Amino acid sequence: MTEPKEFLYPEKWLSKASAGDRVACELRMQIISGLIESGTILSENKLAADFAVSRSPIREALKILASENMIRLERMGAVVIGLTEKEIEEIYDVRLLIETFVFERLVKMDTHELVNELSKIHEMMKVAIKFKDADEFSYQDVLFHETIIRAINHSYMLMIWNNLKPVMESLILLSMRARFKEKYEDFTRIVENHELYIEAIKTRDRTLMVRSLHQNFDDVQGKVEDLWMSQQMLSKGVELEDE
Amino acid sequence: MTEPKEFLYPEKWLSKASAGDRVACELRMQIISGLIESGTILSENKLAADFAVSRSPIREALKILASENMIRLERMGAVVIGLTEKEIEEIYDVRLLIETFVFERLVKMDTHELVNELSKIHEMMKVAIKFKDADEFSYQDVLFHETIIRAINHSYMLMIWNNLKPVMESLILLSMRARFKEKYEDFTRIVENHELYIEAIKTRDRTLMVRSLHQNFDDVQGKVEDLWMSQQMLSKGVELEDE
DNA sequence: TGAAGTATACTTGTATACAAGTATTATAAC
DNA sequence: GTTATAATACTTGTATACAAGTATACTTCA
Repeated sequence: MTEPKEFLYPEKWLSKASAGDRVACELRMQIISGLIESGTILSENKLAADFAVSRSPIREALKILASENMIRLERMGAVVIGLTEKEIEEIYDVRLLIETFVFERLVKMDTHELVNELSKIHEMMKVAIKFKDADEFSYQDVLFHETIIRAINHSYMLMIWNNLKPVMESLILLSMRARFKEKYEDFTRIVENHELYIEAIKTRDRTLMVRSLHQNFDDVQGKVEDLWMSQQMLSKGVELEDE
Repeated sequence: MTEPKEFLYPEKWLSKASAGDRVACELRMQIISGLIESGTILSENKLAADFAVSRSPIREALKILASENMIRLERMGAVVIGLTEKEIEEIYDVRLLIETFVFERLVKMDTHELVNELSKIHEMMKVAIKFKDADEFSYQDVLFHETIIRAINHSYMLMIWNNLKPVMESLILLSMRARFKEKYEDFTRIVENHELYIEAIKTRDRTLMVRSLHQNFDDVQGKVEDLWMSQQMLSKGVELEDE
């Protein structure tokens, strides 16, 4: 009846991760995908039983998720916050804020090496699309933006990114998995947009950069829709399994 | 010979804190004040012995400090990063970024209540100065900025703030303690600047806001100097104790 | 003397135990 | 039936134990 648990988070990304990290990643995916509804109260002991680990890694995971605003640690139990449309927009506010700042630094730097790296990632993304590998595509997409941020060597911008990254990653993963199934044609636009971004950095063209960022931002609505879509797909799957 | 340990972090701020939080706060102060030099390798076991607690709260503290960029968790031992002038400037980059964003939201909102709250805090600050209470002044200063950020109800901006806050707090604490001793006259300017900030919010005056933020930013140099001053004061104290 | 391997003393991550505190529920008194 | 009190079943935070891994230092052999 109950098969060995299937995980939402790509297991190959967890090769060297601790049990705590694994739990955090999986819980995050379950929260963002809506599998765990917001408002749910998580208990350390129950989670420990569910994931078949002790309370130590669970505690670690809950601390991580709390710092990402996924849950709220209260006196008794951890309350799931999750992502509403408002929160997703907020995440993109932050991304916009960071990347605008980063671009202003980049225009004062030598970006040859960065552009080269980004081009490589860009190629990788195209391959991932060709082979319909949503997880790989997501990985490269996240890496693309992280690479840009790392380029300016700003430890506190990186700190913000590190806080935002896990949620972004999960969001992108879920969104891309849904799109690969239902809106494959979207990827042409996404790839073009990344091309635009590289071009903006190469030519130090603020206007182009703003346009590309904006276009990316407009994708938010898409992402939100995909998320709901992905949530429905998942809940359908669960229902089918239950039968 | 060795007296009961004296802590840098105000103990009354820790009334309800766990052992892990206490350790994190104290270590943070020691790192930022330069008492623990950057490059130092911290061992869980040694820290546990020093603070007379078990490894559990120490682990918690190290995780917290790592997420704040105070230390870097490596395979063996936690390496202290600390704050150079570069990092302090970076922190202010982030504060500038956040508060500019927040202001843009504020001008579209009803700020009556906020202005009222800020005025209260402002009065508190003046009292703290009058009674030469550096810790209380720092508390109100941090609260001032947190109140502004909270006003726009943006969970991810708040997340960034929460990440930045502990370091800012320590920085301000050390700086203010030094100034109360050596540059008491500075506080006139600081108070005026906060007044300007409130006025900018009340009148929705972008120019004023930028000016006030900038002035605050110019204080950074001062803060850095105070930090080095505070470090010297502390190390002198240690030397004297050692004799 | 130098290189290779082994021992040891550390490290982290996880499990488990326990104390102290807090909701919930059941019971008893009115 | 309602309220007050007590029992219980949870919760968190901390301590401790242990397994597995890694750097350091030491020994042994060439």
